[in-house]
Amino acid sequence: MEGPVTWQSVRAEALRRISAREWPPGSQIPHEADLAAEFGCARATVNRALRDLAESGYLDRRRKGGTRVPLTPVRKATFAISIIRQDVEGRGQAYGYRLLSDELTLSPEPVCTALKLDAPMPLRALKALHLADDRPFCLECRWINPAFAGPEVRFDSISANEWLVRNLAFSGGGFCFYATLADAELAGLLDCAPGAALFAIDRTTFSDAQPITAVTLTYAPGYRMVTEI
Amino acid sequence: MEGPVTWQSVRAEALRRISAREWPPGSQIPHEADLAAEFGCARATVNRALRDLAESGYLDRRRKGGTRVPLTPVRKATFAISIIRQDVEGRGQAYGYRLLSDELTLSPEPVCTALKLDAPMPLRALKALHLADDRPFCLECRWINPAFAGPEVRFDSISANEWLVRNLAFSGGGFCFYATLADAELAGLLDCAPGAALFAIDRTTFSDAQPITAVTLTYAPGYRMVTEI
DNA sequence: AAGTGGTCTAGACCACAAA
DNA sequence: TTGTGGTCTAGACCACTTG
Repeated sequence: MEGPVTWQSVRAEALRRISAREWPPGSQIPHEADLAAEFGCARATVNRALRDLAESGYLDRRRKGGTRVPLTPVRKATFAISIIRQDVEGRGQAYGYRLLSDELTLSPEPVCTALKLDAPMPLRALKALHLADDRPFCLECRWINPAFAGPEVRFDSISANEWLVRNLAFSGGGFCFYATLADAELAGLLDCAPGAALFAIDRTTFSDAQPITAVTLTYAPGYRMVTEI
Repeated sequence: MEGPVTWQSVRAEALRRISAREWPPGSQIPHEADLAAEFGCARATVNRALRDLAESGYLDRRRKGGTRVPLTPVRKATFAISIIRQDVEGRGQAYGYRLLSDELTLSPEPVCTALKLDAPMPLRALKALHLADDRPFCLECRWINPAFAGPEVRFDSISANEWLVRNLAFSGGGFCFYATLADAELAGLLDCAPGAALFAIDRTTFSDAQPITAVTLTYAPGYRMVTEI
């Protein structure tokens, strides 16, 4: 530890002590004030460093309880969820889009559950295909609360995926990643063999407590979702 | 905006202006100093709020360039990657573990690539099964750099997954999520039908530039990975 | 060269939770 | 009740990057 004391350097030193077991799992580490004195910096600097480590899962912090090294650290991986068009273009492929259907339908039971609806309500049901180099890339099956995108909003040339990201600020929601089998319909739409293993994402979006949309994205075979930490 | 000005309240107001298009996509927002004056708080408070929004993808910040609202915000979803045992126990199921094999093997080509090895080297190859309520839950196929877990470390009763998380501090790595088909071997091990769609994760872990481990986790049918934002 | 965000400081008060 | 982290302030200097 030489030169100016930055919060990054405090973070690095704290991380070293954690992995070197100088601060063993389960133990309480010194208070912010003590560390600030030891490092010769302001408490705010130590605070920033330890807060950052806590966000990454390396430390547990509690008022009055102090700061502890977790027995079993919980790693965190962050995914950047971009617009599908950008995903395709980022792979160097030409993006294409085709709207398959767009109807107002009473929400079926699973959608009610996903969007926390007490009772079925009319939702806009969309199906659209995203293409990469003219080959099917991803099937988008979406339910939209018409209060957020009435019939004047057309999804012929812009996908609901893109329109929603551009036009609404979400406040919350959930993601669910899973594998599913291609049935006859999926195989036909995604131009793959029936029985192929497909990667899929279920996603719900809310604005405050208002349900905005629920969507299932089913990707063509071979899709891999990648992230770094 | 009443009461004390906290960084959370500044964040909320900024988010409101973004979603209300008072700060339209692509536009530059006022400087920190101006906002601090407007909200009647210190610049550090504004900084904390805007930095947080930038981390969430709602703003783009650059020195000298100022702060802008992105044209296409990139959502970020964070997954808590816990030990498989905790994952199972968190579902209220009884956890079980069975080591299937553990041999020193020269790393095959795909593993060399994943771990950025210039040439094949001897790695510890492990196969183990994680059980939930005595049913197969997840197959762990792992390659470990013996420098980090020599033969004295036994994985009979503790999984490599858990041992590594408890004993090493990672500095980086990658994740890859995909869907795969159950072949005869997978079907046998996971006690499912051949041809089932399985959710899988490829993961690599490094300490600085040192490769630690590469692993493929293949989950039994029906597994869903869930997160909230 | 100059403007903007990034960060540090020293001090203060507060909120929460453990004792 | 009390100790700990959470946060705010006012001021300062610095680093990056754009014009």
